Amino acid sequence: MASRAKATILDIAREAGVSKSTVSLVLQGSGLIRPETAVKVRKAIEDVGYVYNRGAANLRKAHSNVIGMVINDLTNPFFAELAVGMERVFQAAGIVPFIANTAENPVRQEEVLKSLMEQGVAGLIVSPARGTTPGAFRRIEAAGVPIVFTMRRLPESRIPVIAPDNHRGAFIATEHLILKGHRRLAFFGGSSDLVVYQQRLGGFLEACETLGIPIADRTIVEGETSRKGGIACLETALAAPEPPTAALCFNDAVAFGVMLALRKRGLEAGTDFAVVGFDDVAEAEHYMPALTSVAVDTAGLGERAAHVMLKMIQSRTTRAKDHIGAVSLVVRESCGQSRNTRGAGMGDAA
Amino acid sequence: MASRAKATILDIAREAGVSKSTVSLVLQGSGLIRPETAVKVRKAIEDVGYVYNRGAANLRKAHSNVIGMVINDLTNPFFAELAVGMERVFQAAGIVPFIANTAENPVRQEEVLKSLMEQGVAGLIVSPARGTTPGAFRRIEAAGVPIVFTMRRLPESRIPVIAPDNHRGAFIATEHLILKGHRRLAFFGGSSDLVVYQQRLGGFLEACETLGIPIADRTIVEGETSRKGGIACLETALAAPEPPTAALCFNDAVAFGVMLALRKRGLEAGTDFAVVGFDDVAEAEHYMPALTSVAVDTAGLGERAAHVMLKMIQSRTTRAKDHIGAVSLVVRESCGQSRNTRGAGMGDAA
DNA sequence: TTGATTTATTGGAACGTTCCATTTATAGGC
DNA sequence: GCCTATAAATGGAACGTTCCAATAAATCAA
Repeated sequence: MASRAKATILDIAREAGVSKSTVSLVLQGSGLIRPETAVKVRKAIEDVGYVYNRGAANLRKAHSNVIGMVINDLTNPFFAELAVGMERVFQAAGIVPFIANTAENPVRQEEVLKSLMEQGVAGLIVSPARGTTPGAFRRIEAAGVPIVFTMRRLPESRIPVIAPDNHRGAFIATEHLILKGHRRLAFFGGSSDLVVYQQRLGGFLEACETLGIPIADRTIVEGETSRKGGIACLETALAAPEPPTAALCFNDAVAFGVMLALRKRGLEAGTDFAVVGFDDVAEAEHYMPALTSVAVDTAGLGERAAHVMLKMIQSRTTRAKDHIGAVSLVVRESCGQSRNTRGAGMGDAA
Repeated sequence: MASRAKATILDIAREAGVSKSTVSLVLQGSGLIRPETAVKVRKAIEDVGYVYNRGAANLRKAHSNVIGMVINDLTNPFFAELAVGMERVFQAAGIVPFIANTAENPVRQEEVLKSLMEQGVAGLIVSPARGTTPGAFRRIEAAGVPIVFTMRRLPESRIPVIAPDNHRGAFIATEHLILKGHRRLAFFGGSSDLVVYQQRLGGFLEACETLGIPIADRTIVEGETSRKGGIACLETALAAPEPPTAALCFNDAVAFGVMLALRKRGLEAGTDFAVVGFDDVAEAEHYMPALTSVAVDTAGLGERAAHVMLKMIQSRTTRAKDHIGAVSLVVRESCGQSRNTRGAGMGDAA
């Protein structure tokens, strides 16, 4: 049982009185071996406390079933939900994805990617850190390892992206606010070096444009994409002479921050100031007041990303179509009386 | 650049006009090679787009600088914070830990552990899933791979544990409530199959005992360790004829749920009902009202666990002392007027 | 029986590294 | 100049698996 040196396939072979090749075949579940032999071998495997050495196997096989998931902020529950979706499909495929966190740090990201590559991953699902340099993935692409980006894309890259329809999400949310009668609107949180930010802000601006909100009545406050950032955004915005009466927030974390800051001032989200979030994390529903938010089907995006990855690996390609996920506005209490409207979404896109 | 078949050490050797051994030496940063040679080799490495094959190396070396982190609920921000602490120290040691999620499912945990073992991990940091069978780690122990548990322990196991002083944390929190004048107290959330639960509940009960709260005035409601669970607990408790006026919650998530449920009933945490959380996650401070909670120095525990692991690996042992982390009560607004008291903690223990 | 066919099993080479024991080059001492 | 000591570079075996080609055993047709 507590054999010191770790057992190999040869130990099993000796124990079971067969050749190493036979053991290998059994290990791979080949139908070529006689059932009784298989049983004998399996018993030996148990007896010697064998653990399969995937490194050695990969050396010969040249494709590993390891998939790396590189995430820029594990602390944001959104990414945890995304990860959960992916794991569901990988689990079904008998694959254990390894998650690594870059903490929004491109240098750390470099290390993480290097390590994953050295480990011989079959594919990489990445939400790139802010400030990732354009060439960061060139080596990996050159090595022929499939990559898919989730949620975020790099400015020029040809790597497939799985993301929600940010522009449309922001558009319908803004539209909702305007139709509720708000005329002075704000966009809170995020920073312009992110492509997502530009998309969401773009949707916001287009809605303003289309529905006749003059530029002077639009407030844009960049900030951290966290509760803290949201608090700061609201403070800044309310300090203006003609403050906004409603805000679309870059994500739910920012929205939660805004609601807290409101309450600190004795104001109530929904009645005194309308706030809409983005992502619709699980918490949004249970908040008080419940947060109106753009639902992006987080887990679904995770599943989709995993499926795309699986297909890429299987078909030995490094290309795939982008997937822009449908979004919908979930109207709750944080922007006025709670009618149960649901905005429309959309399907696949280039 | 885009060389199809992946480059090996021999390709580099050819390119640089040296032997594979020399390349290997350069790769390991050996001081034995002439600096100019090293430069030449490093250039060749760049040129051919080489990626190190750690699997092959481990085959020969037999120890692998990969560390696995097995977490039972990635969705709980507490674990994300824990992970962040660990990563800090691993990063400094040039190690990239791989995180895997078990989603509180022992079967999935089994798969995850198997996969990690096959990958040849040097060590495992684990927060075991609920319902883990006592023998689940025997194989791994037998293989001589160091394990440390964080936060949770298994009933009988000899595996070292890094965890906060749950008993004391619950004790000082309960004491605080009693000194505030509360006489009917509740303990909300968690379930009795967890050792942590027993420790926290134990602290609660001891405080009640010591400070003279009769059994009839103690309410214990088990439940999910989430917001949803907290909501349910409060509903149950308030339905009683003589409902409690204060509650210690199993963790902050439960506490948040309780506060939401209070608000839904038009009650305010702090004035109408006192609530104390456990873990002191980042969010506690920014909540409204700010949550009084038992701080466990989450990131610090993570760092500690990582250090212990590193030491175990280095000294080739599979044993280590438990570490029970100091706790302190951070008094905020959720249990009455906000005096800024801090309870005392404690240091190492057996 | 014999040869052909199918079914099970096996030895050996290969995968990309490390590391030991050697060899070769360089320098130092006289 | 030669011998020794040191520095730098090298060839080959080994690590634990897979997979191909080959062998051995069993079955069948004639």
